[in-house]
Amino acid sequence: MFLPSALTQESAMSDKPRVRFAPSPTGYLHIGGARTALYNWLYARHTGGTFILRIEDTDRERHTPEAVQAIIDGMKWLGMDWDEGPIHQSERLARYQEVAAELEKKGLAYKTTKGAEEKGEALAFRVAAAQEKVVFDDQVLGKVEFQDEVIEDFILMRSNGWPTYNFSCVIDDHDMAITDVIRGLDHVSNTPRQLMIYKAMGWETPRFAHIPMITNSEGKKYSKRDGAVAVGDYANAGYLPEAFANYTALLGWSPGGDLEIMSREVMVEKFTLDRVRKTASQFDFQKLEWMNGKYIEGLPAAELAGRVAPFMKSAGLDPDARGSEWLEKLGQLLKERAHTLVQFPKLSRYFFADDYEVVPQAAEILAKDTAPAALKAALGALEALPEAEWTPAKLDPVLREAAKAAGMGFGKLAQPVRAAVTGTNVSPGLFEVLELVGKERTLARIRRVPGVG
RNA sequence: GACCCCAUCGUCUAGCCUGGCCUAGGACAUAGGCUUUUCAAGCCUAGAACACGGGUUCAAAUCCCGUUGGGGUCGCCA
Repeated sequence: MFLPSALTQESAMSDKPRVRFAPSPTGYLHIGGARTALYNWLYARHTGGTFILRIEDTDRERHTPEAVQAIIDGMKWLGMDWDEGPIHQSERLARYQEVAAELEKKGLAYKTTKGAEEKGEALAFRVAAAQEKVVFDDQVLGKVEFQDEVIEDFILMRSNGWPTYNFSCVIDDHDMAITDVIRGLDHVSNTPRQLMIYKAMGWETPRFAHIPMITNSEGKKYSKRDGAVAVGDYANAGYLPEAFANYTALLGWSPGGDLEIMSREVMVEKFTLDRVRKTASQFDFQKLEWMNGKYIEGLPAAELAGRVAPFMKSAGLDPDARGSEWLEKLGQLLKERAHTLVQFPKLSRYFFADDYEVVPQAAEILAKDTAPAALKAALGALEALPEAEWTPAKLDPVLREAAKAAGMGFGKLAQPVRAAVTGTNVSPGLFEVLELVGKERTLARIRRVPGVG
């Protein structure tokens, strides 16, 4: 039976890009890796292609199951999914041996003990035979050209029997039918060697796209000492994955125009490799934090409350203590002031408990001669307000009236009340704060100020 | 050192491919102001860049060459 439509579909499908993220499990998913993964993922989703996760664990000493898990966790946190994998190179040894044998048989590779640290023979690739100028067309860099004399014979199979990166990488990219290799710029210099292997095997080469480095404030490759490097650190510090991904994507790529904050969908729609820059970019914590704040503000109340809750818990506050509606209101109150999730518990201890700290500035306000009078005026007005009317809408006129009656500007009354109830001179709007602290606690806190009760 | 890559405000970038609309736009940060119960947010304003030198052209941030500067890689790591 002839099925033209199925055939058409099939061949259309084979044109779809296949990309991979191939981290080495050395401990965690770091910023650079996260962005490389993201670009691959975005590219796959934009083109309707396939995204593959491959674990490059051919180095016997450096890989652990925990490290693999950390990478998977990091990717999931960032909202990435993959269509194939994770494929572990450590499970494909037989295939690497097979290709090695073929190259040796062709005379393109040879056994050697040269440069050996340990006993045993390694298999080296014979560059001399294939030597010529290497040129490739990079999707980000454009034409990249290497002089012909610079590359020397290199090791394919180590004397311990395992393949080296350049070898296993090529075999896997070929076997997995990878069409586009999107990786960090630090891999450019590996490309000529890899190209030689493709040629030696008679394999079609993928397209390459080398994306620029992420640097520290000194313009050097970003590393541990420059600040948080693992994506897990950002999760713990209260960054939203969508904000982190958005910010990171913008390090080296832009959708054009003035667009910065964009949904995942828009990012997928807009992402193309030809808009990736060639220049390294510095990781700017301030801008990340600003963007995170924007994302926090944009979260629906219930969603925000849900994200904040775990951070409350780990700070020793019970997010469920006053009910979900209360927690949502609290979130709304603090969201414009918090740039990260960890700041929520820091800004809200006095809503939960009486053991909050009193900052010097607040103590100062309460120690002023004028404080008791202001507090007494407020206290009288607040005592008279029924519990059922303990809302910002009612508290507002009541307190303003009290200030007027006492012959003072509202600010003169508000600051002492704020200091008495929150222990700080800085808080969200007073009426909203009083509402959430509750009538009973508010009154008690005002009464206990010396000279008032 | 060799090889490779890069070069727009302090930072992220738009513009560059397809020269003219660029007295170079936006964002973060900074400074000042407005608003105001404090803070935050918001709004307004300011300063702030085409690395340098040649060339091509009527015209160059945009194209070419050089210089300088920066980065990456030089492993039986990835």
